[in-house]
Amino acid sequence: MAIIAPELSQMTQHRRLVAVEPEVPGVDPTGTRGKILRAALNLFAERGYGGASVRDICTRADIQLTTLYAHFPSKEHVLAELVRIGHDEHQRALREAMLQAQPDPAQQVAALMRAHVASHCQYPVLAVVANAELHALSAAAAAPAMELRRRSEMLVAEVILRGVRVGTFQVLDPLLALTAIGGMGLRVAHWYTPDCGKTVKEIADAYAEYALRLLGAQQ
Amino acid sequence: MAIIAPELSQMTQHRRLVAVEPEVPGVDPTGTRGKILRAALNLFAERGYGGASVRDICTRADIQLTTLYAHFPSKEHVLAELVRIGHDEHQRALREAMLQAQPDPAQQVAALMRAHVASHCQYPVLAVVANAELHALSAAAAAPAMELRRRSEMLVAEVILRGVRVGTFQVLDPLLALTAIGGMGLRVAHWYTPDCGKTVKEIADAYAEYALRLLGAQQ
DNA sequence: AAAACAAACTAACGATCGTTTTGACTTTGC
DNA sequence: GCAAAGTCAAAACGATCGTTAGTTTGTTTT
Repeated sequence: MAIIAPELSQMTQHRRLVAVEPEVPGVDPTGTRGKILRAALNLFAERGYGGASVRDICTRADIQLTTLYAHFPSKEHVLAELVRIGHDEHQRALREAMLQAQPDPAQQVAALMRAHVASHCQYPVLAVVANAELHALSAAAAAPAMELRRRSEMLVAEVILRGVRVGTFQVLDPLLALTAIGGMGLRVAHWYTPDCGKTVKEIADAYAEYALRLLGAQQ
Repeated sequence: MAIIAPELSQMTQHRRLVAVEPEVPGVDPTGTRGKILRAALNLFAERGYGGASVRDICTRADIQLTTLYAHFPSKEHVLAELVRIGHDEHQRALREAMLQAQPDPAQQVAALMRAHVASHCQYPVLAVVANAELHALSAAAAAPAMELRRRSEMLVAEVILRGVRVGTFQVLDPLLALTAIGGMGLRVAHWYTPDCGKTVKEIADAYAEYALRLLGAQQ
């Protein structure tokens, strides 16, 4: 019991996620816009959207209050941009994985799962905020991200359904299996750190194996 | 593509969780304390801790501002109580499952997974708030819940490790498998509703099967 | 050198935040 | 029948909220 405690603690004992640099893909971190997005991402992850004030964001970004409003029309737009970037990056990773995968459902599921996990390992803070703070956006502001999410789900669903149809997968309820596969990958962002003792490849490969086992893939 | 869209949408297209009655186990919902906890649970789920004001909670609970402070010393204590109840209920469900399970690691994992899923289906709003709003508590206020979480993880970890030791499970990294199993169950709270077309038993049984497959259990 | 422009500054707006005070009214248990 | 506890009502506390107006600074264009 005492043997497993330290490793378990490091991986799962934290209130939201472990301290990681809040990187935002496709944004220059030295520019004012990048500084705002990074500071906001950090604070939204730490305190939630409602718990982080615009002044807090500007203090951490080392800019003045009005400078933020020169780049974003409102606080909500800052979160909306982060959510959009997060879902964009995730969708891009999935599509790229599909393009490079062999046309075998098992290999496609493995490639999708590896991309899913790797994306959550590379941008864990962004993934957590994009998922956990989505509710703070109005329906209109959240719509683009919701649409991206829908497309991502359909992408994976189609692969799974095809695998079931051609006999590669043996699973009673394919869509229920999809929820399980999606859920397990999402959670990685909450405990992964670069120094967690495992490489991204190790985690991604393991999770890909889990997904195939879960689907009852023939070995 | 169009065939799977409606079912997928109902299960996964929402910003946080679907509309469900915010039930709180072990609390009289007609009493003032119960009304406060239910109203707070509902609003924390909808808007987050920082986005729900004490006045909002009192309005929804149909009480005066002063009455809330007669029952709780602060807003943080209301969340802390919800978080504690949520983790308590979850831990209780896991322990009860272990007590009734046969001493076979595979049957124990299946029982734990069924309890894990059933708990998240019975109190989805509570589960979401207890997990997603934990970061809003101070370290001291979150400590009891963190301790409960640690014990729950160790409970499952021990069963998995014993199963690997005796050859019931075939998995390279048992603790990594634990994160996957835990994560997939957590996510159920975000999409389950009583009228989602599946019974709790169906979902719990399916997820238990997924967990055993993931662990490479011998059939 | 002058004009034009965007970015960052100081200061403040009204609204709302969590919490407290004071006091009267109603219900409950001994 | 009466103290105790619970609830309502209204107001207010200082602090902080998201946002804006107006001014200064620095750079580019003419």
